[in-house]
Parts: sequence; C-alpha cells; structure tokens
Amino acid sequence: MSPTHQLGDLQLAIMRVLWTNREATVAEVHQALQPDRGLALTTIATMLSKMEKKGVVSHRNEGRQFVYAPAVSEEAVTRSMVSEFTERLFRGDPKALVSHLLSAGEIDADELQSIRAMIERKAEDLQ
Amino acid sequence: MSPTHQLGDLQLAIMRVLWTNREATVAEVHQALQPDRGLALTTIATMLSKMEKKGVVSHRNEGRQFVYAPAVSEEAVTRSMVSEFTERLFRGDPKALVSHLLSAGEIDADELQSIRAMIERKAEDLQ
DNA sequence: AACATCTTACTACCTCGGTAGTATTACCTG
DNA sequence: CAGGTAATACTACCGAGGTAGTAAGATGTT
Repeated sequence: MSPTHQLGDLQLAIMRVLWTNREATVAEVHQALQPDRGLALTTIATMLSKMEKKGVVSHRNEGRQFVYAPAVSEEAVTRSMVSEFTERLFRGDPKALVSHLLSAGEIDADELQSIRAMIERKAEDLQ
Repeated sequence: MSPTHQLGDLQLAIMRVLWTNREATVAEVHQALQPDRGLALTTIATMLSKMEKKGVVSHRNEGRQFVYAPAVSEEAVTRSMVSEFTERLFRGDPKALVSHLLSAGEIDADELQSIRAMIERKAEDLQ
C-alpha cells in the first residue's frame, strides 16, 4: 500500500523545515538550512524539484515564487524508514533492534529508566 | 575512532555469508546468494573487490582463487549502522527510536512482553 | 527604454551501490 | 602442446543523492 519513502540526509533536512513551517519558499528553506550546511540556493531548488518528482513535496505558485509544502507526513516517512531499516538489518524483527540498543552501550542508565517507563505505560494501554 | 561502516543491501548479504562461514570464495558466496538473488558471478566478484577497497573484507590467495574473510565484525557493522540511523532520524536519541517503535504499531503485544523482559533484565544488570 | 535583480529551468558532474559483459591469465586435460 | 575451463581484472553503465553554475524569464527601478 503506502509507498516507501526513503529520504536522504538533505531531503530529510528539507522536509523538517517544511513540516515545521507547513510551507516555505526555496529561499526560506535555504535560509533555514544555511547555518548547518553552507549550500547554494540552487542546490535547494534542485533538490526540491527532484523531491516533487518523487512525490514527497508539492508546490503552488505565489507570484513568481514557488511555495513548497510536504506531501507526506513526518509519521509516514519515519515509519517507512524505520521499517525499511529494521527489515534490512534485523530481518524485520523490531525486538532484535531494541535488543541491540540495550546491549550495544547506546543507552545509559537514565535512558533505560525512561524507556522502561514508556514500556510500562504501553503495556498498560494494551491491557 | 572506529570508522563508520555503512553497507548496502547486497554488501550486507555478502557479509552475512562471510560471517556465517568465517571465509568463502567468490563462488561460494555466489552460490549462497543464488536462491534469493539471481546475480551473475562477476557481480559478486566486483562487489567483493569494492568491499575490500573499503576495508570491510580481506582476502588471501588459495591457488588461483581468492578466499574472502570479513575484516569487520557483525557487531561493529550493526552498531555503526544503527547509530548512524539513529543520528539521521532521531537526532541521536535512541529513546525516540524506541518510542517510535512502540507507537507506530510495529510491535504487537507478545513482542512488547518480550521487550519488557529484556528491559527488566538490563535494569537489574545495571543495578 | 535600459538595466539590475530575483526566480526558476536546464545542464552537468561527482560518488556509491549495484549489475554485468568481456578480456586476460592460469591451469588442467587429452 | 593445444584447447577448454575456471578465475580474476578491467571497463562500462544505470539510478539516486547531492552539489552547483549558467541560462532564461519576469519584475521592478531609474
């Protein structure tokens, strides 16, 4: 059903600007990303155009400018990318992913407590 | 420190053969992957050669054949890829990843119980 | 009207993963 | 030794992400 949305690093950064602002011109996206990445304006424009061809953003015209908006939700992209990743690395078993996180020193004691609380809450929800 | 090992899909499949067999010739890797992917022998050979240039496998000569062996452990690759992915999608916060898994319907009740048990065990270990 | 400026369109290039054909070398068999 | 076979080496090509220069069009300013 839902097509798979695998986005690259720059594409994700652009989407985050659009998700935050609901919509933005090329110049606005460019400015938002300027501090982190010193990219040319045309780079952003090219990328947005490629992304539109892929169907992850759309644009409307406002005078001479394009105003871009997300065509897919952050939830959908995250879900799609996590599930693709879990498939790739853990044969689709999310338990294996969590297990890795626990045993790979990625998580400290505080984080563990916080995750534990999330789990307990979720377990009650399912009850 | 530890270089980042981002592997593609075919590269992972090849590594899994090497991790399982400890070492393998091109023909052996080819045969192991034949059922799933109908790839040419030269494709495997080319990929192995590219992977050697990247430093993730090494080879020794046995007569006219190359016997390839992993140069990085599965643990190292998994850790590297998970941490890169967590960085990309969750600003490096593994809690956010777990939280997504819990709320995205990726995990059913049984899996939740199993994860819960893992967490409890880990919490005791840290105690 | 002439010119500067802003915007998008087009084109180009690099890297990496993936895929494979063809060339070459070495080895084995008759 | 001739010829086939098995192995790697070399070359090529595709698509996608990323990066950006230059062309072309519209708009606004003097």
